[in-house]
Parts: sequence; C-alpha cells; structure tokens
Amino acid sequence: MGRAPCCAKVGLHRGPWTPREDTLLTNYIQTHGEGNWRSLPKNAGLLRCGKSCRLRWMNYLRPDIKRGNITPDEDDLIIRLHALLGNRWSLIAGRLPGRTDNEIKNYWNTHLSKRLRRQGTDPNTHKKLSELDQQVLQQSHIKKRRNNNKNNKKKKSNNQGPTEIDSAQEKPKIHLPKPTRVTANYFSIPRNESFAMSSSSHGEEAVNVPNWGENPNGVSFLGGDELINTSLEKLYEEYMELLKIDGHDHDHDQVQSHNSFAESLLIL
DNA sequence: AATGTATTCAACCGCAGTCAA
DNA sequence: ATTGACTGCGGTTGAATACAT
Repeated sequence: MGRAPCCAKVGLHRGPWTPREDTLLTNYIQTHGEGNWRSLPKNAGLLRCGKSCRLRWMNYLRPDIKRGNITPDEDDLIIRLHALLGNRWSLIAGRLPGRTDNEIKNYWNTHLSKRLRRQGTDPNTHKKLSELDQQVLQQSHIKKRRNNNKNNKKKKSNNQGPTEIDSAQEKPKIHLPKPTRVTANYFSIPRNESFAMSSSSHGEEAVNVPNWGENPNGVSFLGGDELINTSLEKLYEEYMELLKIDGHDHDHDQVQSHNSFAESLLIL
C-alpha cells in the first residue's frame, strides 16, 4: 500500500536524543504507561515521531535494561538460540532478561558472528565451513567493510545521500528465510522477561514448549545475576536434553533438529 | 601529528502482521 | 472482504570513536 514514512513530517527532530528529550519521554511513560506511540510525542511535548519514541524507550530508557558486559554465559546462550531461531532477535532477546533485540543484534553482528567465523563456523547456518568457504567469507567481509567506509568518507565530503549503486553492488548476501512474526497472541509475557522451562519436560513430544503464561503477577526475573544464571543454566540443560532425545548426530543434524524445535516455538 | 582504516552501536527505514471500522 | 492506522520487527546506515600506519 505504501504509507508515508512516519518520520517524514517536517519539523520533527531526528538523530541522537538529548537528555531533555529522554527526561520528557521517561516522565511521560512513567505517568501514562507505554503504548499509543502515535500520539505520545505530542502529548509528551516531544518533536519526535512515535516510532522514534518507542525505539528510544525500548532500547535505552526502560528501567529494566541491563547494559554492557555481556557475560560468557549470555554469549553462549545467544549462539545457541541463534542456531535454534535464526535472526529472530526479539525472540532471542526475550530469553535474555534485560537485553534488547537491538543490542543482541548488534552484538551478534560485531562480535559473535566474527568469532564463529574465526572458529570455522558459518554464523548463518552454524555449520562447519570448508577452508575455501572461510576464505570467501573473510574476503567478502573485509571488502564490504572497506567499501562501507569508503562510502562514508564520500558521503561526508560530498554531503550527499546514500549512493544506492554503491550499496547495491557490494552486497553478496546469504538470505535466511524471512523470520516468522510472533505476536502477543502466542506469547503473553512481557518482553525481556525470562520464561520458566518446565522441569518435567519429556512427555510424548520430543520438544517442550515453555510455560509462557506462568508469570501472571508480573514477577520480575531481574532479581539478580544469580537468578539470571539459574535460568540460563536451565535453558542449557533443556536444549542439551532435546538434542539427546532427537537422537541425531549433532555435527550433521544439529541445525535441522534446532529448526524443528524453533518451529514448535513459533507455531502453537 | 596527520591520515587512513576498522569497529561499535544508536537510530532510521521499510515491510509485514494485527485489528478496528 | 476490504481498507488503512498502528505497531513491532529485522536489516541497514552512519557518526563517533579506536586503532594502525
């Protein structure tokens, strides 16, 4: 249908948020709650589009956000969840209390995917790369970054918009299937709250579906690192159990069994 | 010290799902 | 059944910063 971009309105602020804007947004949400993003900026006295407000709140201002220092446990969990779920960042973030989808996406792109590549694993498929594949990936990665920076310089000096030709030329992408949208109808817990995995999980089904509804009182899972680590450990155990039950050779069928589990998470 | 290159991450963009009219 | 507003998501950009030469 093609709607006009929500930020196209003349006179709206863009770019980095100022402390004053942050305060206005925080104060407004603290008194009126989240939602109604469209009308929020006007009501809060902000010259921002609703989308921008939502993003700022979700990724930066929310009080339950844990910033920086992603622990090795979280590292490992992100990698495992990515193998299961692919680039479904919001789903992954939902399993990491206090982390945002944007943060995890950035962390993946800047740290984890590189690490996997260095270890000879394709970050997209989580399969072992051949030596040739590794070389190709390294080359395209380096080339892409170089080109990107060249473009940045060019844009700075010319003060021109993005050069579509440039960006289109140097992007040999590996496309994953478009992530399935997961709505609140499926999972009725707030984002960034961990879920309680059932401990008696091995019934007739090979996979287990988390108890999404088991947080009726809005019980916080952010009570401390101990609590978080406990839930992470539970997750690890659960995944390992699932892999055992599948009875597959992990090296060869890991991705496939992960995918089937991922599907079970998405299609209820 | 100056310049070039690489990295990080907040913010933006556009698409797609949902839902009310 | 259709339409359009709203919302949420993943992909991408680009300014700021760090590091290398």
